[in-house]
Amino acid sequence: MAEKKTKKKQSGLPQSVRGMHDILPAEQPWWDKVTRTARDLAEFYGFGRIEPPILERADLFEKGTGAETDIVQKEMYTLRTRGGDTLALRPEFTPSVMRAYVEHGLSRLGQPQKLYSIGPIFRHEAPQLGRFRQAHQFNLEVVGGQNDPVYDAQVILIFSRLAEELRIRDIALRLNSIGCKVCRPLYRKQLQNYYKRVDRKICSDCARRLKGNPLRLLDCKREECAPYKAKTPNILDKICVTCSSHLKQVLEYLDELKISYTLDNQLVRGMDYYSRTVFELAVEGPGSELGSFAGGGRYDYLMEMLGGRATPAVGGAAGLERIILILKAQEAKPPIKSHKKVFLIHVGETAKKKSLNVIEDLRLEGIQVAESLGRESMKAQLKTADKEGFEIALIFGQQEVFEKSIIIRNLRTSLQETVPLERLAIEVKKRLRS
RNA sequence: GUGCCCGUAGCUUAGUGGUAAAGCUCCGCUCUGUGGCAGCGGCGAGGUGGGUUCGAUCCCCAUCGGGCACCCCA
Repeated sequence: MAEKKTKKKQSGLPQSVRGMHDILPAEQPWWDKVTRTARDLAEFYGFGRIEPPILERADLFEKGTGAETDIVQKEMYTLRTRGGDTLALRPEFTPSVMRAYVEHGLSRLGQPQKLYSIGPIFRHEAPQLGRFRQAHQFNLEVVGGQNDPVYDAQVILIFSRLAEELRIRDIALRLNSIGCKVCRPLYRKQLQNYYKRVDRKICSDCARRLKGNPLRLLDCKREECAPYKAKTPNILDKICVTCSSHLKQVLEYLDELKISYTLDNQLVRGMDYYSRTVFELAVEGPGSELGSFAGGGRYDYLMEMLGGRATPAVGGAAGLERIILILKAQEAKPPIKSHKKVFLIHVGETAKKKSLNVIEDLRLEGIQVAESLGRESMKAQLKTADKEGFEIALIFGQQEVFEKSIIIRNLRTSLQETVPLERLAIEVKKRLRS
């Protein structure tokens, strides 16, 4: 009875918070692989790493991401400080990077500034596979300089190379232009006029958005709206010459890079700040249920929305969890964990004590050594070494302590040899090389 | 935030209104100076809280967590 109570108490331990996940050691090889690939790519293309704080003033996102967006309206974690400021856990990187760009005078450095980040973001959503309340993003920003379409292409290039280098198959790139402040208002008007004729028949969400954010109607997936959506005026026919030639150049650069794409004139994204290029990357087949794993676009007006001077910018973000889920869905082999090669086995208390410094000596020689010091039986230690796939075991017992020697045993061939302790590092290195 | 489905050891699963079984894993022993195999043994569970009942893991409710759809997005 009493025993049962204890058990109950233990199983009553707190669970992790909804939508938040532990990334366990077994998962780390995937994370290492993905983040390393992302980092190497970004560095190669001349991006410098910037890690803004997770916590920002909430109004940064209200102004930047957009007070009208779902992300800010219903998904942002906000909190009030003791001093009365309202802060938010970042729901995305872009506004933070823009803020940092101004705050630290990066506009006075060579332009454009190419910046990348890797870290967590937070959105209060209904969790599902591939949708978390804490997720990690690989983020790219090209800020400043001219609004050169070559950077739109380069950002897209990096995300698609990321997918390729990770051996993700069946990648689908969709892109669109949503115009600039000259042509977009005209298109919005046309869209509103078009929908006004049928607004009784569209869904309530669409009816509501028709006034404030009509472009979002293109994003509606409801059946009742589908017939009207299909006949919607094509934005690509309506954008101005400057915008269409900008898009055309982006496409030419992508062609040059042999990156295939689909123009999707109904692609619209959730943030308010986009202008011209918008894009999304997803996969087809296994993993497609996760939706897009990367997306982004151009946001030449964002800096002004934040209260700064007009500064062109283009960027995007890839979801690390989604990429890993896609890799698993496509049955990629888990990345091999590069493990240590040498396992030290002690026999007896004296040897255990002395082995501490044997390990230290090897560490100073750059040899990674594992052990199971908490285990006493030699058998158990050997078993562990074997199970974990070590090639070389070092056996250190009474006799060896006395002789100042150590046994080097090859666990594959079961051949072993006793060497003087002072020659250990040299002998191990010799064996590791072959 | 809404609707629906789900919740038994670390994992995969079984079974039952009378408090639960197995495989794998893990730990140990056979074997206190030599691993892989084998044999034996051990740890370990019905998310949580209530209700109904003589009695609940099973039925009901709530809550937490997961999943699907919507919405949105990475």
